[in-house]
Amino acid sequence: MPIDTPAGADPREIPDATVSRLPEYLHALHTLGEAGQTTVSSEGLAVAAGVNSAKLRKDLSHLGSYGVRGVGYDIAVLTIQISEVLGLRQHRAVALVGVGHLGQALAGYGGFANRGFGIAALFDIAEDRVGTELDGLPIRHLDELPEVIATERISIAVIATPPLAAQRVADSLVNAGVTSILNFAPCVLDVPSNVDVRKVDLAVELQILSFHEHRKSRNGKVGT
Amino acid sequence: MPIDTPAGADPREIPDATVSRLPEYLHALHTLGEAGQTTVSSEGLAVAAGVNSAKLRKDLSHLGSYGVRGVGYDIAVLTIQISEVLGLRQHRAVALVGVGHLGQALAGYGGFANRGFGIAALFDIAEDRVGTELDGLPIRHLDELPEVIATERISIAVIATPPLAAQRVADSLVNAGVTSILNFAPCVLDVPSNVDVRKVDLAVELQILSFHEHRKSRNGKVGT
DNA sequence: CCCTGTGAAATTATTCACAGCA
DNA sequence: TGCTGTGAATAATTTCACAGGG
Repeated sequence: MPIDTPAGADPREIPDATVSRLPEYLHALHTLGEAGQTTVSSEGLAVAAGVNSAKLRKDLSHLGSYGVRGVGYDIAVLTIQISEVLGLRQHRAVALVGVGHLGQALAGYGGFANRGFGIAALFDIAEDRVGTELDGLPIRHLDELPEVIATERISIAVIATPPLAAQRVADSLVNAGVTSILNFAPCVLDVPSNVDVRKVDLAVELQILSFHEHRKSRNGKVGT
Repeated sequence: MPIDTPAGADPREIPDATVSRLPEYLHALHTLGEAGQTTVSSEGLAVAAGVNSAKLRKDLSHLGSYGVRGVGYDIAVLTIQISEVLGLRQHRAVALVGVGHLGQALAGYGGFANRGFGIAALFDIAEDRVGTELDGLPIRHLDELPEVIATERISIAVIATPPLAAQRVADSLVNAGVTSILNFAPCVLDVPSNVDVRKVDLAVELQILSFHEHRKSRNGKVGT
């Protein structure tokens, strides 16, 4: 008989599509809470998060029942539940590799520190960057990566290097014990199956928009 | 009788999931072409793009048959076909609003110009930025947006402003005629249904990784 | 009554497995 | 024989619609 936890808090049972929306719900809850609300209906939260309410209720049902029929969800309670599921109730140290334009933007991005993450270490290889500081944090040489990752107990890293360096950096991170990587370099990373990689490619996003633009102008011509 | 184009090139018939992978295929084709290959099998291209070959073949089947049985795909031909479907065979001018850290990183991001996009205009409201130049392009005040968007025939824009300004910027862009927006501000944009919005939230990506980290440490404990 | 939680239905996406062409 | 293109099978996701608790 396989493991079958009926209570909703088992992270293994939450669908990927739901996980990818939980951060949005958390953000929406934060916004609503700051506006002074203490409870919110599925419809209200759905609008704030930009999804429809049936989907939101289905998503939340995977983490258990924290709503009250006829009333809605307690914002404080639901915030804690989602944070718990996402593993955000413990501080997570993040390493950032590649302190170019994008890396500097990421290091300064307020959203990280505000939402349970702290950039704990910066790495680069450029002579003129190594040894300097960014926001009070020293930029170290890539050679120091294994030691620092171990000392600071870092398990999440962001790669913002040129694509040619990315695989070598990923290998080094994996060897040092990192098990989750956010990759901004436009290339496919080869990592062991126990390592999670998420990729963000800015040009890909624009190309998807381009497709929709193209489709719109096509349809426009059809109607003429 | 509804429109029913049997030939595979109708953009309306291509599933979203496929569209989101086409840019990856294009990139992989480019890499393989630079390495000197002229043809590639579905398996070879799939590995280069980081997907499995059945999915790749199914995706390509939506754009028509451009492979040769027993041989594979001609890299040059397939590159043109995918570019055509994505609407990349015509140059697309892009406006960038918000020239902070992230905006500067985006403006300097090589991937845009290399892949058929050109940043055609920069906007901001900060007194000390407006009037200066970035990579030879003047940073204009947001007030000039409607005029410039119209003159330059820009239909795609990138929002890299703080979240509080984003909705106002989006309204202004939509009024000026922009129909596709790439939003880096962590907020939900309200736009007419004919406008496509894609959102990239850096903190959301990290939170999804956090979930996976959390799950891994949970599972580790279960085994102990 | 209002609003959640959830089975069931519908839709979309992925994977399998193989017919058929070069 | 090798590899594409694709129906059929499977799996995942979204949406519907409503029972039932507060």
